[in-house]
Amino acid sequence: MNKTIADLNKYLADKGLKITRQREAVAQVFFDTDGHISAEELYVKVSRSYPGVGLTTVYRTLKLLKEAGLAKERRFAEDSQGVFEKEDTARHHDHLICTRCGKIVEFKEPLIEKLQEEAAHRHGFSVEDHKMELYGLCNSCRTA
Amino acid sequence: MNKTIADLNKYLADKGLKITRQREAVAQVFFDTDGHISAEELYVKVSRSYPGVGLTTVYRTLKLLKEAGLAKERRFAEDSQGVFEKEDTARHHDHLICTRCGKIVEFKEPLIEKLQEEAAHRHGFSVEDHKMELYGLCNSCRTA
DNA sequence: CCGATGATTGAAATTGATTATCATGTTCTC
DNA sequence: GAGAACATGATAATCAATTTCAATCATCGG
Ligand SMILES: [Mn+2]
Ligand SMILES: [Mn+2]
Ligand SMILES: [Zn+2]
Ligand SMILES: [Zn+2]
Repeated sequence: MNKTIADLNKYLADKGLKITRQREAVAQVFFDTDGHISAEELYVKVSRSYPGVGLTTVYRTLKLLKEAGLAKERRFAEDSQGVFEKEDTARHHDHLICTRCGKIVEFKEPLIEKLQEEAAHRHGFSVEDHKMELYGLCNSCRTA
Repeated sequence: MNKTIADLNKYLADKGLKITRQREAVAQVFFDTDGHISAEELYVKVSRSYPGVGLTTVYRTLKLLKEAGLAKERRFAEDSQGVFEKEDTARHHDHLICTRCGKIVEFKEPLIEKLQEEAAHRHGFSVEDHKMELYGLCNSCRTA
């Protein structure tokens, strides 16, 4: 079951926050987007269907989506702006990034995650979240 | 054998760049520092022993140290400024970060690194570098 | 439905880290 | 020691992201 505007609305209601036209517009476009998108890009995309929504509100709504556990912000090396993607704990993944062409591949490695947990425990830590990015050359860039 | 100013000087000579009082001052203080330090912090520290070195030059020298493979820049979540630490490929490590008190523990997990390589190859990537950070609660913060 | 209350909005200003400019000073080679 | 190239540092510029603030809106109780 994919997350939708309803989930954001529930979060807002629980927090005593308000459901607005703008928040619904941003959330709608966000949930309809796959992959990684920056606040600016989302702003442009939202503006097409719902003109008049400010960039500030896009930033603010993305922050709410993060707080609600519905979005995850990523900050890849050499990229100056952060990008967002739908959060779905069950579908957690990490990234392979080509340092030449920028191609990003998502992957999942349960064994690594398990070893991360173990390593953390060995140092007295409990893990809430983690970030793992592998930088290198993709197939096409390596043979080119 | 720890890296020193001599290594930076060699890099500079090879590149036809110049060895200056300021670069030596920044490098000296940098190599004398353990752990993670921001450009601002390094600037303050350098200023004590070698007044008159500008912040701009600290940034520029840190960039040279990175290019020379003598420093590594880290950018931990929620920290707006980057921090630098001595680079030593042989001593590569990753980080455990307490989200409550900010404590950082360095660790090394060769098995994970090996699995990272394998996962990357499975997707046609060759790995040049990677970033792995585990966020959670340290011992004291968890029991508090 | 109405009005009060507090939250939200968006334009504009601000922040904060980092980088670019540029006039002046320094290094290194011959 | 002269000269060409490079480096420095004060200042300005960038740029994503946040803050401000007056105007607008959503929600709740009556
Ligand atoms: Mn992703
Ligand atoms: Mn470290
Ligand atoms: Zn590539
Ligand atoms: Zn802690």
